[in-house]
Amino acid sequence: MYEVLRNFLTRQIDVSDADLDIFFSRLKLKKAKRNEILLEAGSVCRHMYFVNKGCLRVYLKDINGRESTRFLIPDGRFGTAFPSFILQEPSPASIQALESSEVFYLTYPDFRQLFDLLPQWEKIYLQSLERDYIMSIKRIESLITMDAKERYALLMKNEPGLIQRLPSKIIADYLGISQETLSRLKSKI
Amino acid sequence: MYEVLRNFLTRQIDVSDADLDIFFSRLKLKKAKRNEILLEAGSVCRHMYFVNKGCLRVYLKDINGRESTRFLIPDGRFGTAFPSFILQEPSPASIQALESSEVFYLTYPDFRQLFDLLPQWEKIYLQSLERDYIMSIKRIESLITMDAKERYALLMKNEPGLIQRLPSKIIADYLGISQETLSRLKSKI
DNA sequence: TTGATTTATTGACATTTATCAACTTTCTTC
DNA sequence: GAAGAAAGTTGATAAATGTCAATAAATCAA
Repeated sequence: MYEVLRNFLTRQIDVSDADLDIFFSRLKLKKAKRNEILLEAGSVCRHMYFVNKGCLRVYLKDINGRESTRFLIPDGRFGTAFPSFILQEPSPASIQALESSEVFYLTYPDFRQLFDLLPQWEKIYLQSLERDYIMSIKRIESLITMDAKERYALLMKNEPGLIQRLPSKIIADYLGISQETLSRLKSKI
Repeated sequence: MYEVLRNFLTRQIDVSDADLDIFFSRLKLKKAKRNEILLEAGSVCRHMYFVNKGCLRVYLKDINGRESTRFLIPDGRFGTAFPSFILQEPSPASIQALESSEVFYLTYPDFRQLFDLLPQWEKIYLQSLERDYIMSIKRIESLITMDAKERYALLMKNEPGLIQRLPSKIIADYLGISQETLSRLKSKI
């Protein structure tokens, strides 16, 4: 049941099975249907998710109803509406399941408690954070230095699976371009 | 001498003076002239900086010589070419002093050693990382949801001091727009 | 200070991307 | 499998932004 997660956790840090069990015992399981909302914009994000199957997205909706995708969280990764979760303040972003998904989640109190319960947790979290931060830096760089076509080519290189799996509308949101522009540049490659 | 840094460190975490001294003893001081390069693109970033006075920028240069600013590090903050420093691999980005600056720095080995020497260091680093990551998420959101004018207004709101202090060429790079566009939208506000 | 260099502004024009609308295709749900 | 809904495509046009060039202003170094 925890295979994907176990792999994720032990890939970089040495954790005993006993410690893993402490961690697993704190997790709750949620099955989300396609398009189901896990976090409504405006409320405080109380969960950190690990996507076991499926895919989540963290997205923003502007006054005109236009959506943009802040992050995609495919299976095998942790994710949450990070600023809201860490600061425990209302989130401008929502979280939605893009596919029928199976996610484990940790409540905020459990997340904090794990630092005391599990000596390795700090390291696991730290490395995960470093990795996510590095990814966000690269995304910023792509946004300030590349045009739409280059950004799409980069995403195709880094996440070819996602592009196939997800509606291109979502991919466009993620790239920060319109659906029409994406459609056009796909036909030109 | 360490006042700015001491404030930064003790603002959120409780650290004893003895512990602070351990930390300070690892720091080296560097005075950099305006425009001096602290890290050349292509080499591995060996230092994490704390800017005591002045301002650094982490920037990229493309094949046509066009520059874009990945990050600005004003006085009172930590910063480095993060992916390169953490992974100890060559950096696509350079680091430059934008003003005559005074920076403390930590070498990579010392940075790693601090985790063992100073029990509080992990927490300090973790919180600093969370803050930086949150800032980068907000920057991504601004890049995918806002136009140039809105991004400039946001920067003006968040970092009014920087806009006054730094050449608008750099501000434009940071916003991901051309110098001319920035000049035009400034005259329209 | 002065001349030289860098930076900022402005105009004309090109390019990229967005927007709106019509239409087609694909997916969902019963 | 059919009807309806959602997503994708394509065209026409508009808006935002980039590029290049000329000039003005500011800054720097001697």
